[in-house]
Amino acid sequence: MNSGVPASGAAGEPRWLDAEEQKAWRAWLYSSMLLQDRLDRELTQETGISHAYYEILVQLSEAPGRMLRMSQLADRSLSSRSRLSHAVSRLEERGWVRRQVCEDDGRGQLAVLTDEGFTALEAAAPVHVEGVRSHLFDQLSPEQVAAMRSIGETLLRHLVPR
Amino acid sequence: MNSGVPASGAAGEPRWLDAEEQKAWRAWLYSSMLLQDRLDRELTQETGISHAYYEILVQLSEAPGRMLRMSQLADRSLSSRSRLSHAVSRLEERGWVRRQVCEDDGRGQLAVLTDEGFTALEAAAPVHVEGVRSHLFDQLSPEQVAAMRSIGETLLRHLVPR
DNA sequence: GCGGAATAGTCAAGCCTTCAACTACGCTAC
DNA sequence: GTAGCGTAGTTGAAGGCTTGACTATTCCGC
Repeated sequence: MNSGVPASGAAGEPRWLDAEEQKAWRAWLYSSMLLQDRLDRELTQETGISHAYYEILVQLSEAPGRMLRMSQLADRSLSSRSRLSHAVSRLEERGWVRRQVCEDDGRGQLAVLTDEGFTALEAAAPVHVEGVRSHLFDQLSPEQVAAMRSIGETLLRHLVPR
Repeated sequence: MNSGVPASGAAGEPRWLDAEEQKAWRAWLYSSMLLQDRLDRELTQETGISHAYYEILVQLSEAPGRMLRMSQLADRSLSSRSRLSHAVSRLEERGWVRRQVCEDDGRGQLAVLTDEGFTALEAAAPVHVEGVRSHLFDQLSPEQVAAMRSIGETLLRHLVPR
């Protein structure tokens, strides 16, 4: 531990960003914020489904039996337990998801995608994919797409626990 | 208009993502969400300043006279007018920002960074820069950093109005 | 079995963001 | 000068998210 790098917030001269690093950081930050915002807005406007809800529905649709434990669903949709619990309640009100007690574990709940939910997802998917294509893939060269993936995977290895 | 590409949400076979594109898209999306979340949490925990507020303070500190029109500040901090107005009110309560009527334009307001605000920013900056360095630059090769910048700038040209 | 620790999920309070008015001022033309 | 329109910024209500507390259940060691 503590091999030269100070613990975050600890003393030691800050390793400031130089001008080039600043530009790289800002370009990355702003572009990812704006892209996420744009995709979320377009999806919400045209389908009534926010990107967060869309992710939940996608994860359920890809799971065996179209159902997942609440905590697994939370992990896969990058959501906290609490946030997911609220979100599923709202999706339940729309009739797109239904809760079901878990056989194996009395503590657990299963979130199950209903047929109505699957239909709603099918309707939203083309809008989502068109957004990703037009605002992301259509803008980048094949080399940039490859680099984007490599950067993303590198960062994920660092950021994802375990 | 309508040169072969359907207007968003319109008919026409969706241009689905293939498996490689899926992986690139997911890697990018998840890594950027997780990184922003991580930086925001660390900054908030260690300094009491969220990343959104930090951005506002940075923009003010870099402006001439450490002041900006509300709408310019909103644009630069990727914030809606309304959101910024609320945020400035809370920063005012902390004594870090102060509102001032604009001489040239009676409709306008200037947000001015106070000395206390500047001091708070100075205290938070090392924490922020250490986060960006350790979670981003330390993880990537120089080639990846260059690619990240090029991708970000390409996307910004597409996403930013004007 | 049984007591304590860990896990799954929910809930309430408070903060943040969005949306849709709304006020106030400036600009232009008549 | 004043009507009409556009711009700058604020406000309040509604809903989403986070935090921390809380319940219920399971796991583990004895």
